[in-house]
Amino acid sequence: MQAISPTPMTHAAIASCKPAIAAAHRPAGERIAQLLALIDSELTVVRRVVHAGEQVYRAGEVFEALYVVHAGLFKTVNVSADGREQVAGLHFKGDWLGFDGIAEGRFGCDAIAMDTGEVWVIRYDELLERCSRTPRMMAAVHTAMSRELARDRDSMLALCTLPADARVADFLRNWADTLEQRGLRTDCITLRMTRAEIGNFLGMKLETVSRALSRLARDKVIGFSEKGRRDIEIPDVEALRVFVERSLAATTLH
Amino acid sequence: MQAISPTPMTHAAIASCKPAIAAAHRPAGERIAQLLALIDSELTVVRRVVHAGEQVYRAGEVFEALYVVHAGLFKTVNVSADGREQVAGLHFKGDWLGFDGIAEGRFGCDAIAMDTGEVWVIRYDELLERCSRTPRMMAAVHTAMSRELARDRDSMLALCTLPADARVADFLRNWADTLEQRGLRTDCITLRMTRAEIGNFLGMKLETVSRALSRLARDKVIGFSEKGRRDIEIPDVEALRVFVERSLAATTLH
DNA sequence: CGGCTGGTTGAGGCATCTCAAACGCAGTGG
DNA sequence: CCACTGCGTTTGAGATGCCTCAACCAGCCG
Repeated sequence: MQAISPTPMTHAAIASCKPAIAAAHRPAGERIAQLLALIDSELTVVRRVVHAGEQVYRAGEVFEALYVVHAGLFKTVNVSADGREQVAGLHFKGDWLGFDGIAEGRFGCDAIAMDTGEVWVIRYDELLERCSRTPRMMAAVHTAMSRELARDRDSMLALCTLPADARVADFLRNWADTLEQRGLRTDCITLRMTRAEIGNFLGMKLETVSRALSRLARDKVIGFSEKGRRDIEIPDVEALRVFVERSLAATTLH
Repeated sequence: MQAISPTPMTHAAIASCKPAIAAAHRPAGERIAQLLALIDSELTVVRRVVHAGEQVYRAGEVFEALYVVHAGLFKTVNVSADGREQVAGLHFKGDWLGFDGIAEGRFGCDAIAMDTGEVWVIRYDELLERCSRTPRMMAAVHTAMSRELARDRDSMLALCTLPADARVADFLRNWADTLEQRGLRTDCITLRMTRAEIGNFLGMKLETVSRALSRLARDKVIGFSEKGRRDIEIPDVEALRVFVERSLAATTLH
């Protein structure tokens, strides 16, 4: 590992605060429930059911509203001017969609349902007006944007510093964490994504994803459900973290 | 290129709106000037000079203030619990620092000056209070966060879809664009980063960065100043974009 | 059944990493 | 002034991890 910061402080000590932070906001399920309740009470929300494959909004569309996921799973897909496209983020219940449209007045991504779900449509002008009257509302919006920023950075970190197998393991761990925060089962998760989509999200090819999953299964870190390879059993989420650390240690001890 | 979205719409047509968007907010220099003026008039800012290598804040510190870059160049460094670290973003005049601390109440990154510069310290509680009274202020904050989100996603896209040479070219193009938006010269830029830092930011090793720069220079897309290899001449920014497209086309036509 | 989509696995190729050597430059101290 | 050192950079040669190409399988649906 090459030191980047000019002051090579005890980064390990500082970094160790991150899990502590995560532990601090343990009742994330409550946070989401309160967010939805707050929105429901303060704003005129339009509920919109979206079926698998349908778009909530498209890149280039004029930005007028934000969306909060109330049910289902959504992906945002970023497209460059020259046609490259990438799954930029995955969004579960309680997550917001469309923040990236604020700056330019147009959405920068497509938002697509991966499953039949429901979003709450929140007019941005009304949200702004309400934010200025209700501090809790403004805090909620800032917090959501801030969290998304932090998530994106952690994704970048994983992309840049983890080998393929570990990246897949980290991806599954994050998914399980997300489910756990929402009070859902984490021992058997169903990825509503093809290998190609996962690979696109993680910056690798579908075959590499497939191989990584096979290796994780061979090492008993995950298991495959008998009902198709889309369902993945995670007997121990912690084992995924250990796997990531091990694959780092393997290369570190040159 | 593998299609990700279930509806294989004419993405090229949609994507082509992105440059149009970029052109729309052309007077970015004015935007920054107005932002600084707005902050100066509405908030009690504390000016803080930071020298090269010094930290504005550190990961794990309690979040109490945001910072706006008034002069100099800053990087934010993200550190994982297991010690991996990555340059997560570069911040020029007019950019905000510290948004990622809002959600958890603690900063998630180190913010480090790459050069002697100045940040304006803005207490977050005061900012919130002012945002609720001044719509323009709230809009400015939202816009800044939104823009950072979009930038991060474009970084992820480059990381995942561009080969090393193109990634370096894209990096230089972004840097030049940033300078241009601020009304600065783009034909000769000084990277205040080592090859190792650039590589860390772009997800590659320092040797790969060095080779990529050498190849760009050999192809006359960039040039090296006679005063050290840190200064890079960019006679034509557009040539960098073309280089990126060409390296994509090369692999696409298998 | 036959076609289609998604998944797995193998073999070989290539881009990037690793390791190593050498250079330029700045600072330091004799 | 000149060694000497340390850091950043460049370049080469070899190793390797991931990609490419290809074959095959399983489930699904008309």
